[in-house]
Amino acid sequence: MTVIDIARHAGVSKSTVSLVLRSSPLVKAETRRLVERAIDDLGYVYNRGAANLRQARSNMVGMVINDLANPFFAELAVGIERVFQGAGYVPFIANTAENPMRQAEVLRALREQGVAGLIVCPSRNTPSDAFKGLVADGVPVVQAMRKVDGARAASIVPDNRRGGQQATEHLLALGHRRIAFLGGYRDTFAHAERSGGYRQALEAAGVGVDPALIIDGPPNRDGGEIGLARALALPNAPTAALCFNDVVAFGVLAGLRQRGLTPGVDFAVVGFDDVTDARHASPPLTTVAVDSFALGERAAQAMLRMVHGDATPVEGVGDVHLVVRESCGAGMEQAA
Amino acid sequence: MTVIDIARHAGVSKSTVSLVLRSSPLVKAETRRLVERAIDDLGYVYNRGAANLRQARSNMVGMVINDLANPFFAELAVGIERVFQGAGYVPFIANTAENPMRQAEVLRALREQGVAGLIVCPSRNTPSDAFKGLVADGVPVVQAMRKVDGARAASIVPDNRRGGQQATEHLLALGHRRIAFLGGYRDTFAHAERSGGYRQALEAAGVGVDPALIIDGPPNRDGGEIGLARALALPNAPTAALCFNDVVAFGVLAGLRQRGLTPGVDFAVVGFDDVTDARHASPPLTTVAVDSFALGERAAQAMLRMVHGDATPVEGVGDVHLVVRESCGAGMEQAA
DNA sequence: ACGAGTAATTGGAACGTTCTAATAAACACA
DNA sequence: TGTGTTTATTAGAACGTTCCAATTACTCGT
Repeated sequence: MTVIDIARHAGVSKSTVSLVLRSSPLVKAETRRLVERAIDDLGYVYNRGAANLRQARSNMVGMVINDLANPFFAELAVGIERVFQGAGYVPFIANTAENPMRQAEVLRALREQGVAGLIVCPSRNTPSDAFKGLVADGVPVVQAMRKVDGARAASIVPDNRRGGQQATEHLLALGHRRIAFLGGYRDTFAHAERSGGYRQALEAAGVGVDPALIIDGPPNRDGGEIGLARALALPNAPTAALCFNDVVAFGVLAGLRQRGLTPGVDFAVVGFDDVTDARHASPPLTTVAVDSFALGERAAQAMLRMVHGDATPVEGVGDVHLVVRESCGAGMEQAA
Repeated sequence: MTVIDIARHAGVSKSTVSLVLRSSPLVKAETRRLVERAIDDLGYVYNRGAANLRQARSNMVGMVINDLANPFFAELAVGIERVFQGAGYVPFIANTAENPMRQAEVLRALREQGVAGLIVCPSRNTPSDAFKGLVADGVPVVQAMRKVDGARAASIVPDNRRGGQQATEHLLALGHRRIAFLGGYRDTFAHAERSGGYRQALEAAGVGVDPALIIDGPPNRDGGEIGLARALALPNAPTAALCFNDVVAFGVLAGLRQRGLTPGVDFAVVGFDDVTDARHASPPLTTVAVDSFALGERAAQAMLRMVHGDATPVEGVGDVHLVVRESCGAGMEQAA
């Protein structure tokens, strides 16, 4: 089934069929109906590979996500997808599971497939030249949420530093002086920024930074539980924790309950990201909201702009704001 | 940058380059090195569209998922992805957000792109002819988790009926007689099967089925909260609930706590799916484990078999088993 | 040194589309 | 009726790969 078959069946030339397929205004309405009829009759399927061979522009965009099993990134992906859909692009999602090798494979596959552009949440340990070939070829690449340093590609990331700072200031204002920073790997961009804001706030308040209180680990529930255990075992244990992300915070909440401690009363917990589940945790989690949807939307818009020829690679920073719920004890304070 | 450029640079013919690209044993090791060197030097990128044009076989498989924001499906997708990866295929994920129109677009896009095969978790209200063109073209399609009736495509689904039955029997054994079935839409395959098992167990135990206790709603947290509210408002309120899925169950747990009721003590809750968070809920959720990974693996294997020429479309049913934790009160019973 | 046999390489057609430039048809206007 | 202009249509080359059949380069036994 090719354009030629359709052409024969409709009594026109393949060129005309091609014009109809791309809904060109050049064909007469009557001819168009004829061709469309033939397409339906024969059950024709467009071959986008052949089309891409001739015309450079493809309608396929790729989203390369470091961890789809993490609800935050899944939400981000779904948000981005929606934008592209509206713009007539077909977004495909690929998961890298935080594996740079896997990420390289995925990027290569997308490139071979001829994507129009890419949104990437880079995996941990992404080498700085991971996108080099892509950008050299003029394929728009936008990093979202994370960025690898040294990479010369656009990026839209949340204001991690400010978020860490705000959260820490809030805990300081509640009277805490021994505040831990739990979870996340030290060698990631996000950890550096978030813990950087935390340090900054502590120093600005004249409270020293105790390196023992910065306990890294996997950015998941286990990381939270383990981090809490190590923090509480310290000779001078903390009374509050800022967590690398919400999932870590969930682990901390669970760990506290296992020890008979009440989060928000015996120990203050603050998360980062504001995933949908944060509001539903018990107690509801105080956290730094990153607004994944807006961030994804901006990343997608930036990519579309690049696709349409705007060559300036943006370096966007997304607003964050602290959402005070109960896990930090702010509500309880007034009650007491 | 094409094979011809590489050929020129390496001093061989384009045919030889093509053989190297497909790592054919026909080329001499020395020549291969020469060509690979040229590929590196020139930064050549394979054009899979052009290749697909000539050879029918593509290495791209599609996964069409109804709701990526639901952790259960995200986990399933990640599991499937892993299988394909190992088999040398490049899996792309597309989300349909439970929208049949969107699903149709996505399926069309994948078909145009020339996928080797598809794994589909069909969206709600998928018309029975959604895969007709695909299967007529000989593209392997495997439905996972759900199946649309009337569609003549392979499927691997969990034993929903048996799961519903086991869970209900467990609640009956704990002494409950008024058991609600909460959440999920009545017109879906999964709801019919799961509530069917529930009815079956009730009838087998000589306990009548009260239609008022089957309360449908969205298969998310809200659906759980709303369902619980309506169930408790009933003149003869239930003492236990089997939920359509875990996320609904989380909503029910939250709703109970809001009312000052303790899940597992004042009201028994059982979920369905066993997502990773189920174990970490408070109290840990008793649920019917579906083993998304095994199911995804089977679906992927089935697809690969079809790709390799096995034409018999399987109708697989995956094992389920009840995981008893605390939300059903089974643990507390002994204590009391 | 020769032919048979195998190993390695190659030119050109083919895949299904779009693009370009040319042609044909329809129309307006003097 | 002829000319210019717009509107529709079209043939054929091109895109970058793989396949086929043919060719050339080796190896071995006699």
